[in-house]
Amino acid sequence: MAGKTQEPSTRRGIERRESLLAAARKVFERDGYIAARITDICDAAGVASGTFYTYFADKEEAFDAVFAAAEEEMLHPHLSEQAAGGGPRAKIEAANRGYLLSYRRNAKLMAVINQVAAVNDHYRDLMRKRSEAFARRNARSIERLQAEGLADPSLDPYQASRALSAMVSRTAFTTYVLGEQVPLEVLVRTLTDLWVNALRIPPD
Amino acid sequence: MAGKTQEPSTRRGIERRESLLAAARKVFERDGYIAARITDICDAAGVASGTFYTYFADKEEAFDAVFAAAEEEMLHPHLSEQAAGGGPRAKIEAANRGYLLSYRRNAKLMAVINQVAAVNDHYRDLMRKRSEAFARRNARSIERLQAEGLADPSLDPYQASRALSAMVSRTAFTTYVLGEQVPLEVLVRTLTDLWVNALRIPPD
Amino acid sequence: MAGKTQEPSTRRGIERRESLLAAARKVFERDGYIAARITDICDAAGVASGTFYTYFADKEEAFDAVFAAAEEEMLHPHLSEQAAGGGPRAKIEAANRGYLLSYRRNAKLMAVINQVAAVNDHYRDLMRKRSEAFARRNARSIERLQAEGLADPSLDPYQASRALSAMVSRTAFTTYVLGEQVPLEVLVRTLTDLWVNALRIPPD
Amino acid sequence: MAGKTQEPSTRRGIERRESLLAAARKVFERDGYIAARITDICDAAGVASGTFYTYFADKEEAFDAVFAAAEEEMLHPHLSEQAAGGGPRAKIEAANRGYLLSYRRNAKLMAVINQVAAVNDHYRDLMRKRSEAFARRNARSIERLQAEGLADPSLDPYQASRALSAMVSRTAFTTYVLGEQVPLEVLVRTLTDLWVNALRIPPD
DNA sequence: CATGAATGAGAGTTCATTCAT
DNA sequence: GATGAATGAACTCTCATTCAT
Repeated sequence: MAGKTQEPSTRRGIERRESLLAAARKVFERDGYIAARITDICDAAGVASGTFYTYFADKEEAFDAVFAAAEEEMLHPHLSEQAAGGGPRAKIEAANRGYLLSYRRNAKLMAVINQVAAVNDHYRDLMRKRSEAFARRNARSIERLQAEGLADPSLDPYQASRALSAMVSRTAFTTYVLGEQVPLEVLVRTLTDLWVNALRIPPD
Repeated sequence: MAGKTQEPSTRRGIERRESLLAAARKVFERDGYIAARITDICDAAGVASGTFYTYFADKEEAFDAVFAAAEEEMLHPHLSEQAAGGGPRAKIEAANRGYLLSYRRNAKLMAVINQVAAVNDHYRDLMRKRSEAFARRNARSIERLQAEGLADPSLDPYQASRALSAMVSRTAFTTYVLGEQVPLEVLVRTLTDLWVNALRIPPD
Repeated sequence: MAGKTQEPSTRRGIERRESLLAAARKVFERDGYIAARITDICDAAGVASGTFYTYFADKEEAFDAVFAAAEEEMLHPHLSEQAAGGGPRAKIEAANRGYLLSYRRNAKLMAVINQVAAVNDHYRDLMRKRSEAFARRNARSIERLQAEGLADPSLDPYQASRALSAMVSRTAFTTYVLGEQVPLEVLVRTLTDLWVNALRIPPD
Repeated sequence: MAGKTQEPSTRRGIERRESLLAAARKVFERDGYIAARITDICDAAGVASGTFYTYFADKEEAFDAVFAAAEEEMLHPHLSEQAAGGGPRAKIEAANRGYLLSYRRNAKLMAVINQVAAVNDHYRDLMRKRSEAFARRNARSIERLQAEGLADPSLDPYQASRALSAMVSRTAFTTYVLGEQVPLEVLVRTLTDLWVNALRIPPD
């Protein structure tokens, strides 16, 4: 995913790449993908403009690298957020809280990815695949609940999952990107209540 | 919302503005807000580039005009989609179907608005206000149902409304912008089922 | 050969294109193809740098246009230089004089074309084709002389023509590009003598 | 001609210089003087880019060194090509064959020198001097033939020499640089025939 | 009013050359 | 000496906007 620019070999090179990456993320978050200027990234990293091209072929490659780093961080939850022993509701609640925390940490970048996906086919596809993967994962857990007689059997598990996943991600978006102020725990409570009700899961 | 440029008075002027507006929408949808070039809009409208400035002060004003026209079309549902006589479920179903139809008609433009909102404060605010207004309207109907004993009284009506509205709009986005293929009626069915369940509304 | 940039429609546009073309030729002749800067061409024409791109897509297209104009001028001899009524020697002499005059008028440009041909495949091919066409034309007149018993029949007409054409063109190059000072009539005399002798043409 | 950079003293230094020289020749031949990048030369030689400057002050000095090496090779014919005992025709034939062989071995470099001479005064002068020296040498042998009554006394020896030398060198150029396919012996035969005829040298 | 050529600030990118390690 | 990252001047090309015709 890194492209044709070769990896730096020296310690100094590795550090420079790191600082350019951090600067790029900062500038992308502040200005969006298209308005972000290579110059500003270099200024933010404190390097000359030519240095950028030692590490990245162009803006897109830099964005790829920023995105890859963020994705890794998002998939690798910082805290172990799984509610190991609880019932279905506790698990759903933990998942929702984990998602919201992660989204809040990366909110500005998520906004930019949304922007890029609206224009760039590559990122549009990426976004769709991520949505689908997320929905499929949740669909499996809905199926399990239905099999155990703990969820409404008349629902299509994948479609229900898509819609409920959409509910969570869009709520995160309006809160952390558009900036409607709502406390985290209120969101967790509401989303979990609705999710549980929607599937007709009996109380834990 | 139309801007500082004065309205055209002659019939020819009105037609010119119309054709520029249509061309602008086409180009914005195809290329996104930032990549859209005034030149291309003029080419698409079949006028010289200078003519653009007779009708719009700049690109932003043109986008405002496109957006205003689309919004009017979206708020003014083409078909009377209200289920006048039905029970709560029938009303919710009609609202969902109406929203999805309208979103589908304007999907590409919605994608662009998403893009613009990610960068432009004016449009970010606009989007948030629209979200809020939409959620507030639905919140009132939830309150009404609670008052009639037809919905779970333990839910915060506004927060529930926000989340359920998010579910519908994000589902529309993944379907019509990201392009996951799902039949309209499957969406209507799923969204309505979940919405009704989530509020614990008894069957009609 | 002009490329994708459309022809100017107004009188003013035509004049601008003309002046840019003249400026481009001047700069190409002075600095060579690769060192020539768009900026300098624009300065020489007295226009802003953006104006260049109204008429040419890039430097190569401008060079194509300069070259095409020069070629037309070279193929269309200014003076009618054909010795209508003379014998073979008179004809050869007239042809040599015509070629040298034309080369002298366009010497600097010929130097640049030589330079470009050394790097650019398109122009290398063009140059080869021009050499071949020139040689073939002369080959036909040698064949005619052989048929009339006026030239050494043991020579291969095309090979002889290639070599004699090379003699003339390279002599023109060393004189007018490299700058060895030799009077025109001395060159005409020498080249004609050698050409006539080489083919063993009897005196007129 | 080697430049200001001092000669390497160690064995390793000498090898390094050698490999850079070979790499430089390769890159100059492939890309031409101006497009040749120091980076590519270093890559081809397998050294870091800074190392180049240990051996050469800049690109021009490297080209000088490549050129000097090639010139030595060209003046020092690999095979003894002199026809010691033959008559005038045999000598001319041997000289032509030797020239063509040498040109063929160094064709790509000759193309680059042509390119450089078109722009760089230093190389333009060098080229003119080489042409002149070559022509002068041949002029002396023409004078000798005239003195012995073996060549047309009405020709100016220097002018005739210039033209005939031009014939040979330009024929070599169109064949080995522009790439018109003609067998070596056909060229030798034709050039020798024409040269001999042109001077009216009697058959051996 | 319409036209379309002209403008010029500003962005991206290249690469010879330097220099700390 | 060798390395390879850093530099930054220099250049090309874009396009919103203006304005003479």
